[in-house]
Amino acid sequence: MIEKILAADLPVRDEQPAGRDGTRSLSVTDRLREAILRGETSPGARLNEVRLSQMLDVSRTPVRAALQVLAGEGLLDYQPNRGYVVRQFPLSEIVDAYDIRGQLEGLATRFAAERGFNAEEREIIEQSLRDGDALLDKGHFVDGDLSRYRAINGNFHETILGAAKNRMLSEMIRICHHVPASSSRNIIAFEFRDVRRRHDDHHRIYETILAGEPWRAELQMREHVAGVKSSLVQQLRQRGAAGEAADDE
Amino acid sequence: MIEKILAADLPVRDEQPAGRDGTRSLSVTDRLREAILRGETSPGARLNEVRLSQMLDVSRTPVRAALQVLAGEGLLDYQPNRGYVVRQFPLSEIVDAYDIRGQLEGLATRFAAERGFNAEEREIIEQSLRDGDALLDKGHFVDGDLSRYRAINGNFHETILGAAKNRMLSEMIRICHHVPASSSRNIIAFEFRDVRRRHDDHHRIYETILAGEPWRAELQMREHVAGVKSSLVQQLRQRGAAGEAADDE
DNA sequence: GTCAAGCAAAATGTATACACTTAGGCCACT
DNA sequence: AGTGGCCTAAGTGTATACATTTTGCTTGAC
Repeated sequence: MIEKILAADLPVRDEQPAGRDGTRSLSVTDRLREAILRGETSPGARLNEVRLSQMLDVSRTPVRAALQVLAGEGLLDYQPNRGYVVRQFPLSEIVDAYDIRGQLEGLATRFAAERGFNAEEREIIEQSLRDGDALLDKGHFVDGDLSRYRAINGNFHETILGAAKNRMLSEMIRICHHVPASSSRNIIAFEFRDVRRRHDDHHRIYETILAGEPWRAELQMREHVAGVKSSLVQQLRQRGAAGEAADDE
Repeated sequence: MIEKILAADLPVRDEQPAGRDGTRSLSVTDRLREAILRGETSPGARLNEVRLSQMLDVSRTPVRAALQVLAGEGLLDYQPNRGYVVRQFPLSEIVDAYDIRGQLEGLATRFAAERGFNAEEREIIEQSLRDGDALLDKGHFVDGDLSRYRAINGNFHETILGAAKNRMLSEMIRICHHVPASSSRNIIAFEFRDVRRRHDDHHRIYETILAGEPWRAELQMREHVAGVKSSLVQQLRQRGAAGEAADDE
């Protein structure tokens, strides 16, 4: 239930002492998106504007703005005069999202390889590889290592994506990330040996890029994402998720 | 200038006698999107909410709703407290959009081939092939044929996309279509023999799907889109468009 | 003459009142 | 009893007033 989560937190108004970065609309958007991506909404549930505005202690205006944006991102369905409902993501759609993300990130990798990296990008990637090596050299994970590797993993992928210098590509991959359990930051569902194998993929991809073989790097990245998909599907099946995405937390 | 185009048309309010399908917000959204896609906005121009609302004879509320939606679609850039500006699409980005669209439509074709078509879909596709044949058999185009073929072309691609039964894929391709000159409906820039070659591609792709070879169909579709890209780039170069998309009307 | 600070105008963000549409139940009629 | 239309309540759509932020322009000091 979305009510609980939103009510548990502080109200949006005066959330940041100095009324920091943005507008109430942006705060509300982030809050709602987070709640939806976490699966804290019953799928198909109607989102009542007045209830939401009361929970968040704002007027309907920023709530409506947030809903419109989230509908644009594909997280909500909109019908005129009937409001917004939370979309549901069946397993088949998650699998498809991985296929698409594999194609797109492969393309991004090729573009990045063709353009080459600047010093800063090279540094971030190499740092992510070193950090991952350090984490994995222990041979097992201790508490917090998994979320630490999640950040490392994100740095690697985002840097390559940024080096592709292609805004449309970035936005499309961003859409893929909005499908629950399809984000590259989602590595919760995997075991140590899966993570090690995928980190090794990162090494190989980077080496191929440095070797000046964009086309091979594209294929490697696509295969890398396909591997993630396989592991996730296996995990979801083991959990007995019968067609619905399991909650990863 | 966006002012001229919007002012030239009738106001949104009471546009449809019986207040037909939707809300004012939707009408405004469509109008603005059309204007932007047609290139009737100076790229990078700031869109003033009060001016727009005066031109369209509505309040700021539906205008803001439209701007938020269009920003979500990637047509506008948004900065908090600073408003919305029209994004510009350099030639390189258009080319990239075609690369992406090729990958995506290829994937959609494979999915469609794997699932197979139902009777209705089969009929629409075969009709589009027959219609195209009839139009092209004359050996040349007369006035209006081009826009007629645009509709035929759209039917073919949209039916395959629909048969892929993958909403995320559909939405991503939709984003590609929002890049000016990257839409599959945009066939204005091509000559008769280009259209004939591409219509022949349609025949081949459909035959491959019927032959039960999804993987080959994927490659054919990707190549098909790549061909369109080549023709467009050639056209734009001939027109002397120095890095900007030419106005296709 | 240049730069900085402050002020005023304009533009965006928010709240709220009101209009319109939809949904659901009640009652009458068949 | 079932069905149809009306009627009311709830919810979304729109307009507008007000708050806040930005902008650029003036004015003053250096």
